[in-house]
Amino acid sequence: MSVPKMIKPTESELEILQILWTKGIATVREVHEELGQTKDVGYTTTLKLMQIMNEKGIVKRDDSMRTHVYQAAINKEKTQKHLLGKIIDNLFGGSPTQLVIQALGDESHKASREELDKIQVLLDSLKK
Amino acid sequence: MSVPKMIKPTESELEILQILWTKGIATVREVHEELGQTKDVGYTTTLKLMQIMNEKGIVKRDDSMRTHVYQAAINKEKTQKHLLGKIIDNLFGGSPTQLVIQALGDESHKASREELDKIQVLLDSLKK
DNA sequence: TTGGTCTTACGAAAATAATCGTATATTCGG
DNA sequence: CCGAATATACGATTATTTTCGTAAGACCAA
Repeated sequence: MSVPKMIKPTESELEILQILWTKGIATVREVHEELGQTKDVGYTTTLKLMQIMNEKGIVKRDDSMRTHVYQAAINKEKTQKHLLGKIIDNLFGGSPTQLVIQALGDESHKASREELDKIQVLLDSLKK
Repeated sequence: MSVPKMIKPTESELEILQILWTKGIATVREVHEELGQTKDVGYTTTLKLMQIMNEKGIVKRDDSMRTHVYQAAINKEKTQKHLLGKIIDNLFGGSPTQLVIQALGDESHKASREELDKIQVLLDSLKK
């Protein structure tokens, strides 16, 4: 459940991974209906995507049943970290601090007091 | 110098923007040599990309000279914020806190004491 | 002036992503 | 058993991104 060599999920693949990370396991139908809440594509499109992801090793599937059951094959945190590293290099000139500042200042994604405390704890440990 | 409608620079375009944001203005040659330090593509590839970016309105150019001079046409901070918002939704389920935690914990992009202090200041102001 | 060098313009191929139509198989209610 | 509903497989198309070859004009040094 690690991140293979140079796995770079596409945007659509990421949407699907998101769902699988949350649900744990899911059928194409379930993923597709979940996706349907924010976008509008045909069922076979979702199916095809998940088949491709399976070939790439991004997801695993149990096809012992007629209706196949999928789950993520790459680790959520590692994937986040990996892609975030790219963003930091690509968009913030290598400075995670700039990214953090922008993220914390984002008006449309406010952090709760509780979350701020969580960050504080992490910050304290980094300061030592 | 704002972010037009729904401008979504591609990865290659982002690399170029990065350079233009740093240099302020630059010729294709300059951008290309800078790029050459991390990737290896032909000169006309860089040229073409910048021409396309010009058509899209991502960069502006002064073509009064034989050698055209380019500059970014979209704002750095706004672009960062915009794309970051997408990442937060796409990769972190809408939680900027998760993103911040991952970013701060990234071993390959360590934040300096100074930067940590900067974040602390921001954090304090958010807590109020 | 002339040839080598640099520049832009342009078209189009190559690579990657996303979409869907159609065929075929399985399941299930009646 | 039959037909509707639901699944997967698969090929093909479309869209987007990245790449580069070639041509033509401008510049410059000898």
